[in-house]
Amino acid sequence: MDKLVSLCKRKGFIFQSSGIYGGINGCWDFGPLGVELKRNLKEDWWYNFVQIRDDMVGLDASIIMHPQVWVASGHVEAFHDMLVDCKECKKRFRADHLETERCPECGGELTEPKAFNSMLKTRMGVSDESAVETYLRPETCQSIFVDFKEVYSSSRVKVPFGIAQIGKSFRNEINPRNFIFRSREFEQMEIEFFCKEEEEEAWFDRWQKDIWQWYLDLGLNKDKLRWYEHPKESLAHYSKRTVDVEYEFPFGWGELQGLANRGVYDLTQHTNHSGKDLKFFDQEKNERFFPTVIEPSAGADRTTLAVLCNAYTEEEVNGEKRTVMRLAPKLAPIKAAVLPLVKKNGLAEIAQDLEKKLRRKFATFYDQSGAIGRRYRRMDEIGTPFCVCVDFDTKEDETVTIRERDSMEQTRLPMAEVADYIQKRVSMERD
RNA sequence: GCGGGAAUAGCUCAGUUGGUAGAGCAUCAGCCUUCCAAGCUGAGGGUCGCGAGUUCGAACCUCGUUUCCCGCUCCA
Repeated sequence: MDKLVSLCKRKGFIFQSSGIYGGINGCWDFGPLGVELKRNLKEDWWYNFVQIRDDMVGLDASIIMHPQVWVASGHVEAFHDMLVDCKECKKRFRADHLETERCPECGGELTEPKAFNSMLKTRMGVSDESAVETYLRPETCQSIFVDFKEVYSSSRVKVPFGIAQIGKSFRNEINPRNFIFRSREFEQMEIEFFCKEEEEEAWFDRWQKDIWQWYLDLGLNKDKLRWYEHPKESLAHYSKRTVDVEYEFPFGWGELQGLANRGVYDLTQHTNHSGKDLKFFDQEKNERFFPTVIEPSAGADRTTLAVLCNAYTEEEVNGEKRTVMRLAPKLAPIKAAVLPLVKKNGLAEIAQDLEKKLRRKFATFYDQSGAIGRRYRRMDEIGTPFCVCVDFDTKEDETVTIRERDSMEQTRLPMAEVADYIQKRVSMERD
């Protein structure tokens, strides 16, 4: 894990936020390579769960919402805990769970109850008197419920259908830890899928299958993925059933994604609190009903971290260490590097021209600095799947060598065919 | 939030009883180089996490603070 964190910083994948001021706990910045990786991941998700499906539409709602949203959702209540610490043994307890005024562990004296709220509070409005106190959203799903009526009445969709959203969420985690796994500002990729209650189990199973396949297609090791079924007694207040996809990180198993059956809880709550009827109208049966909600909710940062952990490989080649990021080509920040074998004899110019053509199709990088072997290694380390080498033969017959990251195999190809060859291999499309 | 440990160049780390900071790798420029981290020359880069205090003098001692790691706690 330390090696990965170090590589992420060194190569510009991820650094700590506000580093020159000493950093700020639980916030991370994606650098030039990190932003490409995460963007590719999000685009792949959107491609698979929105673009190629006919029962999904998208949404991009604002982070700051009406304060009543969080009352209706139950967050103001559930997120607001009064906690006490034991002065003797330093254990912490929820005040409302205690029956005595002494510590249940050791009988020690307790501190005064302190309020902990996991939502980040903010104020909107220029003057202190008129400012509205509200929150940065702790999850993206509430805006989907709140906008449910606008979406279905403007998009000609019918139940069953789903709304997808990718966006930032914020939580005052008590203890951010494990690199970007638990942070205070994070990005979610969420779907609320609306179906009839009698079909909820079928849709739950269908989503479980689709989600699983997506993680496999990202290249994550099957043996490091598993489902975790939440026991009935520890389900959240809104949930009828929840299963998580977990990945085995170097620090242990961690949740990448939840899949929950939220029932009719949210639409009912928002109907009651807003006074607006959020039932869906069924033309065939001529009746209004609350659709049941199946919620696949994934963490973009966590999945990015899993992809990075999964890709990090060290191996030995001719007695030398090679660090390779075996990223799925569709996720790689740079798809192809163009390298002149040497700088002289006009090879650099040919390579630069080729790179300028390729960059219109996919992300490329030109490098002429240092020996060719070193340049291959640099590309291996950041996960570039293809290196295109321009050599002396290129001047004669207009062919180049394509060197593959994983196998280190080389293929000779006419320059004119390089773009198509690579584009097919890095495409998000699957059979 | 509690307890323990840590913070020195982009990375990994040295730094003697307190006396004005170093290495390797990396980066950049030039030379060399016909395919897997070769070599040569040179350059850039650090108010030693930050702020106070003690001292003639602090990377080093003291206090505070921020961040990171480990263990608790938390993860609705």
